[in-house]
Amino acid sequence: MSEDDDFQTTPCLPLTASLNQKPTSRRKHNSSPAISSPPTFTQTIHSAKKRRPSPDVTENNLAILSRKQCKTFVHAEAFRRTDPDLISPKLMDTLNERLPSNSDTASCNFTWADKKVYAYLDAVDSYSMESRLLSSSTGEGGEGGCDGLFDNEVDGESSTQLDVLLRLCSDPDTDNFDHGCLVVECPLCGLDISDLNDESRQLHTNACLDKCDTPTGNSPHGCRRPQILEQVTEKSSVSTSKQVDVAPVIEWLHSLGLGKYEDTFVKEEIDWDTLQWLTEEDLISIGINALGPRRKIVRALSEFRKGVDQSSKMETDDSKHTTDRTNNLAVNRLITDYFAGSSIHEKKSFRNSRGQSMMEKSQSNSAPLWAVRKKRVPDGGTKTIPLWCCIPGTPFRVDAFRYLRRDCSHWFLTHFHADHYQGLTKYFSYGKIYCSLITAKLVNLKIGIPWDKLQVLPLNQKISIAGVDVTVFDANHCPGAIIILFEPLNSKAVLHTGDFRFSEEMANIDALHTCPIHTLIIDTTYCDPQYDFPKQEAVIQFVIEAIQAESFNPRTLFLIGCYTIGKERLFLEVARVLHTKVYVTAAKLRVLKCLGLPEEDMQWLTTREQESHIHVAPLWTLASFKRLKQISSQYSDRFSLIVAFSPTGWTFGKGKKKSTGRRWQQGTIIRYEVPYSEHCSFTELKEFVKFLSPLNIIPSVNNHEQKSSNAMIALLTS
DNA sequence: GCGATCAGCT
DNA sequence: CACAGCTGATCGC
Repeated sequence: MSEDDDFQTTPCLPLTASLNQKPTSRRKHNSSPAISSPPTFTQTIHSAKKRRPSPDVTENNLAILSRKQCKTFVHAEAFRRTDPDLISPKLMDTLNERLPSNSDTASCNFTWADKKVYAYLDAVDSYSMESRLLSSSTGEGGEGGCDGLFDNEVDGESSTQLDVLLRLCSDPDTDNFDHGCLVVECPLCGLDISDLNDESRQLHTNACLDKCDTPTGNSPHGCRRPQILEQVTEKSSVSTSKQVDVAPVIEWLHSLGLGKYEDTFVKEEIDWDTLQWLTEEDLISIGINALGPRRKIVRALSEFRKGVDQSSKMETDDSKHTTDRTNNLAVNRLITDYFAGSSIHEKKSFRNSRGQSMMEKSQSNSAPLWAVRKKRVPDGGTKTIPLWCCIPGTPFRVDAFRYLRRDCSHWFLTHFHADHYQGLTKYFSYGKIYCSLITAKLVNLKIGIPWDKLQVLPLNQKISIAGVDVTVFDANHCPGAIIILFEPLNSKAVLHTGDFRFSEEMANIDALHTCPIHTLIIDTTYCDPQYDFPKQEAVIQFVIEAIQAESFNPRTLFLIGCYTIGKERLFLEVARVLHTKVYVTAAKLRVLKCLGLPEEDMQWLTTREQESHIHVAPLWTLASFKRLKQISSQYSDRFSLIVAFSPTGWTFGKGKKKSTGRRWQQGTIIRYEVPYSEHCSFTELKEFVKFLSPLNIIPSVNNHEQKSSNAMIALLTS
């Protein structure tokens, strides 16, 4: 039996079964990865990899196909291949030029999703889509060794075909074309799933996969449209409709005895999402001027926010809930139960063993039902939000995913370090996450946050978010780290540094000279005069010289510590200066590829460990001699000496000798502690505060009590 | 068994 | 101690 035959005989399961049951023996027989419920996107891709949309459709006859066939091919092909989930800036630029883009430049999520399709296509083949797109747009050959393959593999027509493809996909005169956005169709049933988010698309595709039967004559993909799919489609059409769903809001309004404002809410298209962040000013602006009803609504919203802290079990009925939208409706109905006078369902409060209430009943608007029902939702609602996570004069939170609440829909993430994104999971449904492109890529790659929840903030460009001017600058911390300047309407500018290290470039930022800072929220990690460590350059030089000095033994393995991201500069400089490749694991390379490092840096990396005697390793593995001894024993046949470098500012702590590095040795293991820091030294902190002269300072680290906060502020301003 | 949270550790 | 992030215990589903 061929793979396709095998696939086609996959038994029809109800969608709920595919979501909630253990893998079927058929899937196991397919040698797909074991699929627990629900299947992941990767699993979907693995399954979809086995089929093409139509035996007649190939890359070489795209030009003669209808637009729909063409797009179906593209999307199916994207699913069929392994997910790289990445798109290079250069390809992005080309696509931006050549594909119709969303007119709102601040909101690239929809076009991103579609452009990712091309990135998928690009990923596997060495004669890449990227090289073809680039070559067809610039008139040059593809890059980096692709040319030959490209020329050999595809004749001169190929770029023309891609032009045709792009034109077909962006033809505004055809159905499904929506404001310049590409249409995403299910590769199996051809249904337009553009408006569904990634998870819903995945669910939809899985439903199709589960339902695929023996090809039936007319069906272009050999996929019989099953009954359950009709249900999904029907429900989906509700969610994909351009009309705003105000029904739950109206229901809620009536429960407050304020039904007479129904028309106003309908006219203003206030759906459940909007309701949650409605302010009193908003109510006035939409004409609810009378004090009584206004206060009633404000009170009810406030009760609702408190209600989020309480917990209650969600009633579920698997058979009735198959899509986001149905999930949404179910959840929405229950949300109204929080309000006085509308209780239908019994509220059950429960606490976990640590005495924390569980927000089991999520108000998720986008998490699939299984996520809402099965996953524990972080209990952000009960914790007090620290001062340094809130931006005065704005409705924004920064690095506050530990304190998730429905009263906020704008969540900024300064950089991708665990202590800043803690609490963020792929089921995040509290609005938008604002961050740099690098951070967005990492959040998508490592946590699985879909692109439609991520808003990329361009560096050095002022943009308006919820009426607040926001500008972000490079923080000189880890790659993708930003400092954020908020300029609210009250003119009291707030600068949030996230984690940062003051640099010359930062001192040259115009906006920081021209905009008086009212409140400075500052990274006070090393806010103590004892931390007066050297510049990074000096430490890098020290490490290079140490490696040279220890290299007399050719059987020496050098280990350089790093975080998931961070400290890259150290090992890249070592490689560059010593003209030696450094070894990184494949996983580490995937992360490094998100960082947009220049090719001259990337060329020093290798994933073949035998190619290098300088290895990059997680910092924690170098923290103790015990660990290092384990590593040493693994390499005993190749290396007789291990020299490890632990780069951290803590090296410079109390009572420690002030130098660019300290050397420790136990037998054949040498460990250097070097004060390579990506945070400001105390001196730099003071310089930065002097440079900005802010009216208020809010320390963001070691600020657990007023006393320590005051002490730090005194140190910084003295 | 999976995923999330937390304490403890480096 | 922190940094940043791992391990292992525990919990709910």
